[in-house]
Amino acid sequence: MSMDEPVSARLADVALPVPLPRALSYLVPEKLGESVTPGRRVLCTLGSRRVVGVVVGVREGEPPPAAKPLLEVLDGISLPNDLVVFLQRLASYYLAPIGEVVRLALPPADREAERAVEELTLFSNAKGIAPRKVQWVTATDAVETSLKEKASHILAFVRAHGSLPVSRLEEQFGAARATVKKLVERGLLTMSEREAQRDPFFAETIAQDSPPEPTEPQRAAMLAIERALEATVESEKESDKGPDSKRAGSTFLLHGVTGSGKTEVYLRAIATAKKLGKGTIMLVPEIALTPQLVNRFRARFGDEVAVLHSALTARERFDMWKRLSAGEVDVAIGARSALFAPIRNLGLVIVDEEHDSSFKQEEGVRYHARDMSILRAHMHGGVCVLGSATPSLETEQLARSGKAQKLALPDRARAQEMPKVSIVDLRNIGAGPTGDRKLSILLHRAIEETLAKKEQSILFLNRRGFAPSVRCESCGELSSCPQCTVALTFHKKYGRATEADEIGPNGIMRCHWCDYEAKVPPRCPKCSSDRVALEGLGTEKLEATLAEAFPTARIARLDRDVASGKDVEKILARVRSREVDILVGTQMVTKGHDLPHVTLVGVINADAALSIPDFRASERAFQLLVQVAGRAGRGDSPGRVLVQTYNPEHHAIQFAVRHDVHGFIDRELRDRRELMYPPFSRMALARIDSLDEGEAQNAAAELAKAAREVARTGELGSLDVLGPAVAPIAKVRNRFRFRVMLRSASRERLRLGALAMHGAIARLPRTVRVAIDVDPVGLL
DNA sequence: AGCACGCCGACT
DNA sequence: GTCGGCGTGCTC
Repeated sequence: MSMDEPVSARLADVALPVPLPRALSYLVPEKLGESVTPGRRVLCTLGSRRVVGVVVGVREGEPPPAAKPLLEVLDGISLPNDLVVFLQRLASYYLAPIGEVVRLALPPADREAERAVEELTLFSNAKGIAPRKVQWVTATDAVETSLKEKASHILAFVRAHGSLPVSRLEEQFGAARATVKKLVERGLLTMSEREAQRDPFFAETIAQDSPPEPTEPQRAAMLAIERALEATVESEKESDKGPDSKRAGSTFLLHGVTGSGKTEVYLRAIATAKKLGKGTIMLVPEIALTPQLVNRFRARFGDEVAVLHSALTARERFDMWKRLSAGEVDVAIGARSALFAPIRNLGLVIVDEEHDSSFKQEEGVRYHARDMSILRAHMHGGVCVLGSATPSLETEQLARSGKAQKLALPDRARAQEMPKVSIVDLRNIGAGPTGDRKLSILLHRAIEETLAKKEQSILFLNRRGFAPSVRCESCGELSSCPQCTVALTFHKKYGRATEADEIGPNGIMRCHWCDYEAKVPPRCPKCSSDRVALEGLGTEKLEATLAEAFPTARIARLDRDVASGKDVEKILARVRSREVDILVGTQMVTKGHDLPHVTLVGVINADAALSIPDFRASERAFQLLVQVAGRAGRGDSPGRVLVQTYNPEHHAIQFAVRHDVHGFIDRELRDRRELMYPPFSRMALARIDSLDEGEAQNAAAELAKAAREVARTGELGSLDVLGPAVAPIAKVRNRFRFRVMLRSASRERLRLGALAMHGAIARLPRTVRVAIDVDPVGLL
């Protein structure tokens, strides 16, 4: 040791709730000593303020000149070590401020609220808010004799559910109290009082179920995952170097069509993980987090499942967090943010419907929960299972490059045939008797036939009336931006377009990205027809048209306007109990669970999804079409799907139609990518052009150059935008600030990205934050 | 994100 | 003369 060696001190690196690129180092006072560990919450001085931060590291070293001592270590929650490491990796991957990333993982309660919560937990046993009591009914073993129709329906319903709250019966049957009372008197039901559960997912008691016999492909998939899980435990034993040692995990793409039994594979994988003493995180798309799905898990695993959903109060969330980190519960199910669940001994991360866009956080810290799931699982040497019927290009690419193993469930589990998909070319097929072009003669007839067979139809339509596009109804030509290859949207010169809007003399078309403007041409530039019309309007009208055309049919509508939250389930329940003949709806009809009597699916306008101004539009359109199609024919009939379109030859539609029994796209990814995405540099230009002319020119040049560089490296899985590409980060004195973040397959950060990494970003006159995520796990 | 510091306009 | 505008930069 030399004499001039600087003084060494005990330092804690603290992530603070401010957008600083890195953690700040504080001196650890002697008296706090051992209690300062990674994950702990600490109180510290920041400028003239006092803030609560999270320790991400403790070390001996030379203190920075300005180092201040930590003030206090806070009791209560502490992030598990592995989670802290994960958060640091995430922050570095997305170039996001560590403090904001750490905040994602903390239970949502500020310090005061948290104190209050803890006090409540401590003192509420004796006195607190008494839980509300509700009446429950349970069926007895008694055998009924001659019951009225309603009574026997109610009794059957109760028997089917085991026991349930009376309010549930009222929901189902209307005024049910009197009938219930009679049934109780006759000894067929018993009544009991239970504490009200605020949590909608725990409203019913669930009978335990046992796993059904798997199909052959299911068995193979289960076995592969099981082996991988066992391997993680093996390697753990061997290396035994603690959580920091780099153990490779495995990633699976579970590619299964709708109804092929992916959930059963998940259930089995979770059971295996449990058996091996490993915990599981399962991510599902926001809308898929329904009581039905959750009940299926609870039926298998009982209450040892933490459901992290948006309806939880801060208190409930906090309790759940505690139970998870204490290891009392080893399975967490939730939307995107469940990625940060403090599961002990994590061994398995499942992402259901992995292609779903809700896994990508678009605000604040922009992260992709699917990509980070792989990272999180791998950091534990664990297993990540990505399930989808229509995998994202990113995931396909992982499978093709051998970074993920593909497990295929090619058939529907219950020996049902795949539906027959056919295209209705709207350029040639005219309107049906209603005269409405949205209801072609072929679709009209198909609905008639389905009604005659007393089966159900779903009519799917994309609702995007707020920004309609302009299409020629004769040749199908869509007006799109000459530079950006995205659909132009129609605007009335003043105000927005509405249902009643006609194109009129004031109609203009505008590009969402570059603000290119043009007047709506009176005649189609391609075929000179005068049938130029607005697309994406008239959705409400469709319901009315249908009601007129099929006066005896019972029609229901399902979209965000009509149904919010619980109503969705109600409407679907009505469909399930065959109270509805025709269901008209948006995306929402795609999700949720079985509708067994639907044999016809009509896609009113497949092109609406294609004309969304987003470079991913055609990939989404494809996924959407496959998903809607999956709703058809789950009974004894295979079902049929009619896809109305002006673009029958469009690759997204072709792919969807040919998405046959095996559900595979028999094309090289390269072809698919080239077909589905606009060329790279054009994309980059289009996005940046919308910022500001001069600035954008320079930035566009930079990004285009970088994009070409990425393209040159090959291995092009995807291109993603993880930052405010359209909206700049800040506008300072009329100058836009944006930030570029680029990644290539070879893990190198490209020029601007590197600058951002080294903190030079502040000095760049412009920074576009665009992530080109060629390989989502390139960092592994 | 806050917060202080700093250098230019209308006010008790 | 100074109160205050927010633009700029720093926070261990």
